[in-house]
Amino acid sequence: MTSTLGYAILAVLARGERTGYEIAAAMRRPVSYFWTARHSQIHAELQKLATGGLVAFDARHGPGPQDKKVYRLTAEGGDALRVWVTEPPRERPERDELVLKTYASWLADPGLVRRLFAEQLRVHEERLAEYEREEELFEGPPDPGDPRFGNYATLRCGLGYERHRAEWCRWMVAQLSASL
Amino acid sequence: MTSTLGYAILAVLARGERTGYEIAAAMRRPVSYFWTARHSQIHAELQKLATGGLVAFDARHGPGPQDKKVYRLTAEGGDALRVWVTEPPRERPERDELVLKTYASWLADPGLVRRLFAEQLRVHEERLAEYEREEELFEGPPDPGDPRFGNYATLRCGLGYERHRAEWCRWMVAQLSASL
DNA sequence: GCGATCATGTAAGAGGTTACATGATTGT
DNA sequence: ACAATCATGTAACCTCTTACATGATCGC
Repeated sequence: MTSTLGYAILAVLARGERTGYEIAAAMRRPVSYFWTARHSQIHAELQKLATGGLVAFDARHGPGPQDKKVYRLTAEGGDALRVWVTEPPRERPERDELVLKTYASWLADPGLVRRLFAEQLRVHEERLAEYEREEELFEGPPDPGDPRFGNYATLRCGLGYERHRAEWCRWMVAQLSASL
Repeated sequence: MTSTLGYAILAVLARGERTGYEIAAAMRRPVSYFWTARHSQIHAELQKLATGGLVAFDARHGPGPQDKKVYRLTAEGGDALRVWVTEPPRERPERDELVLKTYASWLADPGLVRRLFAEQLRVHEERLAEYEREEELFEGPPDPGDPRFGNYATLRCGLGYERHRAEWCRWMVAQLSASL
Protein backbone atom coordinates (compact mmCIF):
# COMPACT_ATOMS: atom_id res chain seq x y z
CA MET A 1 0.00 0.00 0.00
CA THR A 2 2.85 2.33 0.85
CA SER A 3 4.62 3.42 -2.33
CA THR A 4 8.33 2.92 -2.93
CA LEU A 5 8.81 6.64 -2.35
CA GLY A 6 7.21 6.13 1.06
CA TYR A 7 9.81 3.50 1.94
CA ALA A 8 12.58 5.76 0.64
CA ILE A 9 11.41 8.41 3.10
CA LEU A 10 11.18 5.88 5.93
CA ALA A 11 14.74 4.74 5.08
CA VAL A 12 16.00 8.30 5.47
CA LEU A 13 14.09 8.82 8.73
CA ALA A 14 15.54 5.56 10.08
CA ARG A 15 18.83 7.45 10.33
CA GLY A 16 17.36 10.27 12.42
CA GLU A 17 14.65 12.90 12.47
CA ARG A 18 14.44 15.29 9.53
CA THR A 19 12.27 18.02 8.05
CA GLY A 20 10.75 17.45 4.59
CA TYR A 21 13.32 19.86 3.24
CA GLU A 22 16.18 17.84 4.70
CA ILE A 23 14.75 14.60 3.28
CA ALA A 24 14.62 16.21 -0.15
CA ALA A 25 18.24 17.28 0.22
CA ALA A 26 19.30 13.78 1.32
CA MET A 27 17.62 12.27 -1.73
CA ARG A 28 19.24 14.61 -4.23
CA ARG A 29 22.18 13.39 -6.24
CA PRO A 30 25.14 13.30 -5.99
CA VAL A 31 24.91 13.45 -2.20
CA SER A 32 23.24 10.07 -2.09
CA TYR A 33 22.68 7.41 -4.69
CA PHE A 34 19.44 5.56 -4.08
CA TRP A 35 16.20 7.39 -5.01
CA THR A 36 15.14 10.89 -5.97
CA ALA A 37 12.02 12.98 -5.52
CA ARG A 38 11.07 16.65 -5.55
CA HIS A 39 10.02 18.42 -2.41
CA SER A 40 6.44 18.68 -3.71
CA GLN A 41 6.19 14.90 -3.85
CA ILE A 42 7.94 14.42 -0.51
CA HIS A 43 5.64 16.77 1.41
CA ALA A 44 2.57 15.04 -0.04
CA GLU A 45 3.96 11.60 0.79
CA LEU A 46 4.85 12.65 4.35
CA GLN A 47 1.22 13.63 4.89
CA LYS A 48 0.10 10.16 3.76
CA LEU A 49 2.71 8.45 5.95
CA ALA A 50 1.62 10.54 8.94
CA THR A 51 -2.03 9.63 8.31
CA GLY A 52 -1.01 5.97 8.15
CA GLY A 53 0.85 6.28 11.45
CA LEU A 54 4.24 5.34 9.97
CA VAL A 55 5.79 8.70 10.81
CA ALA A 56 5.06 11.41 13.40
CA PHE A 57 6.16 15.03 13.61
CA ASP A 58 6.68 17.96 15.96
CA ALA A 59 5.76 21.36 14.58
CA ARG A 60 8.36 23.93 15.55
CA HIS A 61 8.71 27.60 14.83
CA GLY A 62 10.76 27.97 11.65
CA PRO A 63 11.35 30.21 8.66
CA GLY A 64 8.47 30.94 6.32
CA PRO A 65 4.73 31.32 6.73
CA GLN A 66 4.18 27.79 8.14
CA ASP A 67 5.78 26.08 11.09
CA LYS A 68 8.50 23.63 10.19
CA LYS A 69 7.72 19.96 10.89
CA VAL A 70 10.40 17.65 12.22
CA TYR A 71 9.44 14.10 11.23
CA ARG A 72 10.50 10.87 12.89
CA LEU A 73 9.87 7.15 12.35
CA THR A 74 7.21 5.55 14.57
CA ALA A 75 7.48 1.94 15.81
CA GLU A 76 4.99 0.88 13.09
CA GLY A 77 7.04 2.73 10.48
CA GLY A 78 10.20 0.92 11.55
CA ASP A 79 8.45 -2.45 11.43
CA ALA A 80 7.01 -1.77 7.98
CA LEU A 81 10.42 -0.73 6.68
CA ARG A 82 12.19 -3.80 8.09
CA VAL A 83 9.63 -6.13 6.51
CA TRP A 84 9.82 -4.37 3.13
CA VAL A 85 13.62 -4.39 2.97
CA THR A 86 14.00 -8.14 2.51
CA GLU A 87 11.08 -8.59 0.11
CA PRO A 88 12.14 -9.06 -3.53
CA PRO A 89 11.98 -5.79 -5.48
CA ARG A 90 9.31 -5.27 -8.11
CA GLU A 91 10.82 -5.53 -11.58
CA ARG A 92 10.95 -2.08 -13.08
CA PRO A 93 11.15 -1.81 -16.83
CA GLU A 94 14.45 -0.52 -18.17
CA ARG A 95 14.07 2.85 -19.83
CA ASP A 96 17.38 4.28 -20.87
CA GLU A 97 17.38 7.09 -23.39
CA LEU A 98 21.02 6.59 -24.36
CA VAL A 99 20.44 2.90 -25.08
CA LEU A 100 17.46 3.86 -27.23
CA LYS A 101 19.58 6.37 -29.15
CA THR A 102 22.16 3.62 -29.60
CA TYR A 103 19.50 1.36 -31.08
CA ALA A 104 18.79 4.03 -33.71
CA SER A 105 22.41 5.21 -34.09
CA TRP A 106 22.94 3.44 -37.41
CA LEU A 107 20.77 6.15 -39.03
CA ALA A 108 22.82 9.12 -37.90
CA ASP A 109 26.15 10.65 -38.85
CA PRO A 110 28.89 8.53 -37.19
CA GLY A 111 30.92 11.63 -36.31
CA LEU A 112 28.02 13.12 -34.36
CA VAL A 113 27.27 9.80 -32.66
CA ARG A 114 30.90 9.53 -31.63
CA ARG A 115 30.76 13.04 -30.17
CA LEU A 116 27.66 12.05 -28.18
CA PHE A 117 29.40 9.06 -26.63
CA ALA A 118 32.65 10.95 -26.02
CA GLU A 119 30.60 13.49 -24.05
CA GLN A 120 28.82 10.76 -22.08
CA LEU A 121 32.16 9.09 -21.37
CA ARG A 122 33.42 12.33 -19.85
CA VAL A 123 30.33 12.57 -17.62
CA HIS A 124 30.76 9.00 -16.36
CA GLU A 125 34.49 9.43 -15.77
CA GLU A 126 33.82 12.56 -13.72
CA ARG A 127 31.15 10.84 -11.67
CA LEU A 128 33.44 7.86 -11.16
CA ALA A 129 36.21 10.12 -9.86
CA GLU A 130 33.75 11.74 -7.48
CA TYR A 131 32.56 8.36 -6.17
CA GLU A 132 36.17 7.23 -5.76
CA ARG A 133 36.88 10.30 -3.66
CA GLU A 134 33.84 9.46 -1.55
CA GLU A 135 34.97 5.86 -1.16
CA GLU A 136 38.30 7.01 0.27
CA LEU A 137 36.42 8.52 3.23
CA PHE A 138 35.57 4.97 4.35
CA GLU A 139 38.19 2.70 5.87
CA GLY A 140 36.96 -0.44 4.16
CA PRO A 141 33.37 -1.74 4.30
CA PRO A 142 31.48 -1.03 7.56
CA ASP A 143 29.71 -3.85 9.41
CA PRO A 144 26.34 -4.80 7.79
CA GLY A 145 24.57 -3.73 11.01
CA ASP A 146 26.03 -0.22 10.80
CA PRO A 147 23.91 2.45 9.05
CA ARG A 148 27.06 3.44 7.18
CA PHE A 149 26.99 0.02 5.53
CA GLY A 150 23.96 1.25 3.56
CA ASN A 151 25.92 4.26 2.31
CA TYR A 152 28.98 2.19 1.46
CA ALA A 153 27.08 -0.58 -0.34
CA THR A 154 25.06 1.87 -2.50
CA LEU A 155 28.25 3.80 -3.28
CA ARG A 156 29.83 0.52 -4.33
CA CYS A 157 26.92 -0.12 -6.70
CA GLY A 158 27.38 3.37 -8.13
CA LEU A 159 31.10 2.76 -8.65
CA GLY A 160 30.43 -0.48 -10.53
CA TYR A 161 27.72 1.16 -12.62
CA GLU A 162 29.87 4.13 -13.65
CA ARG A 163 32.76 1.82 -14.55
CA HIS A 164 30.48 -0.31 -16.72
CA ARG A 165 29.01 2.73 -18.41
CA ALA A 166 32.36 4.36 -19.03
CA GLU A 167 33.71 1.14 -20.53
CA TRP A 168 30.71 0.80 -22.81
CA CYS A 169 31.04 4.44 -23.98
CA ARG A 170 34.74 3.84 -24.65
CA TRP A 171 33.84 0.79 -26.74
CA MET A 172 31.27 2.81 -28.70
CA VAL A 173 33.78 5.59 -29.39
CA ALA A 174 36.30 3.00 -30.59
CA GLN A 175 33.75 1.36 -32.90
CA LEU A 176 32.76 4.68 -34.41
CA SER A 177 36.36 5.83 -34.76
CA ALA A 178 37.27 2.66 -36.63
CA SER A 179 34.49 3.22 -39.17
CA LEU A 180 35.38 6.86 -39.92
CA MET B 1 7.49 17.97 -28.37
CA THR B 2 7.55 14.28 -29.29
CA SER B 3 8.00 12.16 -26.16
CA THR B 4 10.82 9.67 -25.74
CA LEU B 5 8.29 6.89 -26.30
CA GLY B 6 7.49 8.54 -29.63
CA TYR B 7 11.14 8.30 -30.69
CA ALA B 8 11.28 4.69 -29.49
CA ILE B 9 8.42 3.90 -31.85
CA LEU B 10 10.08 5.81 -34.70
CA ALA B 11 13.28 3.84 -34.03
CA VAL B 12 11.39 0.57 -34.45
CA LEU B 13 9.62 1.77 -37.59
CA ALA B 14 12.98 2.82 -39.07
CA ARG B 15 13.66 -0.91 -39.45
CA GLY B 16 10.48 -1.58 -41.42
CA GLU B 17 6.72 -1.19 -41.32
CA ARG B 18 4.92 -2.68 -38.34
CA THR B 19 1.47 -2.84 -36.70
CA GLY B 20 1.07 -1.42 -33.20
CA TYR B 21 0.95 -4.98 -31.94
CA GLU B 22 4.30 -5.79 -33.54
CA ILE B 23 5.89 -2.64 -32.11
CA ALA B 24 4.73 -3.67 -28.64
CA ALA B 25 6.24 -7.13 -29.16
CA ALA B 26 9.55 -5.62 -30.35
CA MET B 27 9.73 -3.44 -27.26
CA ARG B 28 9.08 -6.25 -24.81
CA ARG B 29 11.98 -7.76 -22.92
CA PRO B 30 13.96 -9.93 -23.33
CA VAL B 31 13.55 -9.76 -27.08
CA SER B 32 15.04 -6.30 -27.17
CA TYR B 33 16.81 -4.19 -24.61
CA PHE B 34 16.10 -0.53 -25.14
CA TRP B 35 12.66 0.72 -24.03
CA THR B 36 9.34 -0.78 -22.97
CA ALA B 37 5.70 0.22 -23.21
CA ARG B 38 2.32 -1.46 -23.08
CA HIS B 39 0.16 -1.71 -26.13
CA SER B 40 -2.31 0.79 -24.67
CA GLN B 41 0.40 3.45 -24.56
CA ILE B 42 1.76 2.54 -27.99
CA HIS B 43 -1.60 2.82 -29.77
CA ALA B 44 -2.22 6.22 -28.20
CA GLU B 45 1.26 7.45 -29.13
CA LEU B 46 0.90 6.17 -32.72
CA GLN B 47 -2.23 8.29 -33.08
CA LYS B 48 -0.28 11.37 -31.94
CA LEU B 49 2.62 10.58 -34.28
CA ALA B 50 0.20 10.13 -37.19
CA THR B 51 -1.45 13.48 -36.39
CA GLY B 52 2.00 15.08 -36.33
CA GLY B 53 2.85 13.56 -39.71
CA LEU B 54 5.83 11.55 -38.41
CA VAL B 55 4.23 8.21 -39.27
CA ALA B 56 1.60 7.08 -41.79
CA PHE B 57 -0.44 3.92 -42.01
CA ASP B 58 -2.41 1.68 -44.34
CA ALA B 59 -5.56 0.13 -42.90
CA ARG B 60 -5.86 -3.46 -43.96
CA HIS B 61 -8.40 -6.08 -43.22
CA GLY B 62 -7.26 -7.99 -40.15
CA PRO B 63 -8.45 -9.97 -37.18
CA GLY B 64 -10.75 -8.33 -34.67
CA PRO B 65 -13.49 -5.72 -34.88
CA GLN B 66 -11.20 -3.01 -36.28
CA ASP B 67 -8.99 -3.05 -39.34
CA LYS B 68 -5.30 -3.52 -38.62
CA LYS B 69 -3.06 -0.55 -39.30
CA VAL B 70 0.37 -1.05 -40.78
CA TYR B 71 2.51 1.95 -39.81
CA ARG B 72 5.58 3.28 -41.57
CA LEU B 73 7.99 6.15 -41.04
CA THR B 74 7.40 9.28 -43.14
CA ALA B 75 10.25 11.45 -44.45
CA GLU B 76 9.55 13.94 -41.63
CA GLY B 77 9.60 11.12 -39.10
CA GLY B 78 12.97 9.93 -40.35
CA ASP B 79 14.40 13.45 -40.19
CA ALA B 80 13.08 14.00 -36.66
CA LEU B 81 14.58 10.69 -35.52
CA ARG B 82 17.98 11.39 -37.07
CA VAL B 83 18.16 14.81 -35.40
CA TRP B 84 17.07 13.44 -32.01
CA VAL B 85 19.59 10.55 -32.03
CA THR B 86 22.69 12.70 -31.65
CA GLU B 87 21.23 15.16 -29.14
CA PRO B 88 22.44 14.57 -25.57
CA PRO B 89 19.92 12.49 -23.56
CA ARG B 90 17.90 14.13 -20.81
CA GLU B 91 19.23 13.08 -17.42
CA ARG B 92 16.74 10.70 -15.91
CA PRO B 93 16.81 10.30 -12.14
CA GLU B 94 18.06 6.93 -10.94
CA ARG B 95 15.33 4.98 -9.20
CA ASP B 96 16.47 1.53 -8.26
CA GLU B 97 14.45 -0.33 -5.66
CA LEU B 98 17.24 -2.79 -4.85
CA VAL B 99 19.68 0.05 -4.20
CA LEU B 100 17.11 1.64 -1.91
CA LYS B 101 16.67 -1.62 -0.02
CA THR B 102 20.45 -1.80 0.25
CA TYR B 103 20.51 1.66 1.79
CA ALA B 104 18.15 0.42 4.53
CA SER B 105 19.62 -3.10 4.77
CA TRP B 106 21.46 -2.40 8.04
CA LEU B 107 18.06 -2.53 9.81
CA ALA B 108 17.10 -6.02 8.65
CA ASP B 109 18.14 -9.57 9.48
CA PRO B 110 21.45 -10.23 7.63
CA GLY B 111 20.38 -13.78 6.75
CA LEU B 112 17.27 -12.51 4.96
CA VAL B 113 19.22 -9.76 3.22
CA ARG B 114 21.74 -12.33 2.03
CA ARG B 115 18.92 -14.46 0.66
CA LEU B 116 17.56 -11.44 -1.22
CA PHE B 117 20.89 -10.79 -2.91
CA ALA B 118 21.55 -14.45 -3.63
CA GLU B 119 18.21 -14.52 -5.45
CA GLN B 120 19.03 -11.37 -7.40
CA LEU B 121 22.43 -12.79 -8.29
CA ARG B 122 20.73 -15.81 -9.81
CA VAL B 123 18.44 -13.59 -11.90
CA HIS B 124 21.37 -11.57 -13.25
CA GLU B 125 23.44 -14.66 -14.00
CA GLU B 126 20.55 -16.16 -15.96
CA ARG B 127 20.02 -12.98 -17.94
CA LEU B 128 23.75 -12.77 -18.60
CA ALA B 129 23.80 -16.31 -19.97
CA GLU B 130 20.87 -15.44 -22.21
CA TYR B 131 22.59 -12.33 -23.54
CA GLU B 132 25.76 -14.31 -24.12
CA ARG B 133 23.84 -16.81 -26.20
CA GLU B 134 22.41 -13.91 -28.20
CA GLU B 135 25.85 -12.42 -28.69
CA GLU B 136 27.09 -15.65 -30.25
CA LEU B 137 24.60 -15.14 -33.09
CA PHE B 138 26.69 -12.17 -34.24
CA GLU B 139 30.05 -12.64 -35.91
CA GLY B 140 31.70 -9.70 -34.21
CA PRO B 141 30.33 -6.12 -34.22
CA PRO B 142 28.45 -5.09 -37.39
CA ASP B 143 29.34 -1.86 -39.17
CA PRO B 144 27.94 1.29 -37.43
CA GLY B 145 25.86 2.00 -40.53
CA ASP B 146 24.15 -1.39 -40.35
CA PRO B 147 20.82 -1.57 -38.47
CA ARG B 148 22.18 -4.64 -36.71
CA PHE B 149 24.81 -2.40 -35.13
CA GLY B 150 21.99 -0.97 -33.01
CA ASN B 151 21.03 -4.43 -31.79
CA TYR B 152 24.62 -5.43 -31.13
CA ALA B 153 25.55 -2.22 -29.28
CA THR B 154 22.50 -2.32 -26.99
CA LEU B 155 23.14 -6.02 -26.32
CA ARG B 156 26.70 -5.11 -25.40
CA CYS B 157 25.38 -2.54 -22.92
CA GLY B 158 23.12 -5.19 -21.44
CA LEU B 159 26.00 -7.62 -21.09
CA GLY B 160 28.11 -5.06 -19.24
CA TYR B 161 25.20 -4.10 -17.02
CA GLU B 162 24.39 -7.69 -16.02
CA ARG B 163 28.05 -8.39 -15.29
CA HIS B 164 28.28 -5.31 -13.08
CA ARG B 165 25.06 -6.21 -11.26
CA ALA B 166 26.06 -9.83 -10.74
CA GLU B 167 29.43 -8.77 -9.37
CA TRP B 168 27.84 -6.32 -6.97
CA CYS B 169 25.36 -8.96 -5.73
CA ARG B 170 28.25 -11.39 -5.23
CA TRP B 171 30.07 -8.76 -3.17
CA MET B 172 26.94 -8.17 -1.07
CA VAL B 173 26.51 -11.89 -0.42
CA ALA B 174 30.16 -12.14 0.61
CA GLN B 175 29.85 -9.18 2.99
CA LEU B 176 26.75 -10.62 4.61
CA SER B 177 28.23 -14.11 4.82
CA ALA B 178 31.31 -12.78 6.58
CA SER B 179 29.20 -11.09 9.26
CA LEU B 180 27.04 -14.13 10.04
C1' DG C 1 -14.55 -26.90 -30.31
C1' DC C 2 -10.73 -24.63 -27.68
C1' DG C 3 -6.92 -22.01 -26.59
C1' DA C 4 -3.14 -19.15 -28.31
C1' DT C 5 -2.05 -15.48 -31.01
C1' DC C 6 -3.12 -11.35 -33.52
C1' DA C 7 -5.20 -6.96 -33.27
C1' DT C 8 -7.05 -2.18 -31.57
C1' DG C 9 -8.88 0.61 -28.53
C1' DT C 10 -10.86 3.38 -23.81
C1' DA C 11 -10.81 4.75 -18.84
C1' DA C 12 -9.28 5.17 -14.18
C1' DG C 13 -5.67 5.97 -11.36
C1' DA C 14 -0.77 5.98 -9.61
C1' DG C 15 3.59 8.19 -9.83
C1' DG C 16 6.36 12.06 -11.07
C1' DT C 17 7.60 16.95 -12.96
C1' DT C 18 7.04 21.80 -13.39
C1' DA C 19 5.28 25.92 -12.07
C1' DC C 20 3.10 28.84 -8.81
C1' DA C 21 2.84 30.84 -4.08
C1' DT C 22 4.82 32.54 0.32
C1' DG C 23 8.24 34.31 3.44
C1' DA C 24 11.93 34.23 7.37
C1' DT C 25 16.85 33.77 8.43
C1' DT C 26 21.74 34.01 7.48
C1' DG C 27 25.84 35.49 5.37
C1' DT C 28 28.16 38.95 2.32
C1' DA D 1 20.62 45.82 0.18
C1' DC D 2 20.87 41.38 -1.91
C1' DA D 3 21.29 36.59 -2.65
C1' DA D 4 21.33 32.02 -0.91
C1' DT D 5 19.35 28.87 2.00
C1' DC D 6 15.66 27.07 4.75
C1' DA D 7 10.89 25.79 4.75
C1' DT D 8 6.00 24.13 3.29
C1' DG D 9 2.49 23.70 0.39
C1' DT D 10 -1.06 23.52 -4.12
C1' DA D 11 -2.36 22.79 -9.07
C1' DA D 12 -1.82 21.45 -13.75
C1' DC D 13 0.09 18.31 -16.52
C1' DC D 14 2.66 14.29 -18.43
C1' DT D 15 3.89 9.37 -18.32
C1' DC D 16 2.91 4.84 -17.38
C1' DT D 17 0.18 0.84 -15.49
C1' DT D 18 -3.89 -1.82 -14.92
C1' DA D 19 -8.22 -3.14 -16.09
C1' DC D 20 -11.95 -3.32 -19.21
C1' DA D 21 -13.85 -4.29 -23.93
C1' DT D 22 -14.06 -6.73 -28.43
C1' DG D 23 -13.41 -10.29 -31.75
C1' DA D 24 -11.14 -12.86 -35.90
C1' DT D 25 -7.78 -16.36 -37.35
C1' DC D 26 -4.89 -20.43 -36.88
C1' DG D 27 -3.20 -24.74 -35.14
C1' DC D 28 -4.36 -28.74 -32.48
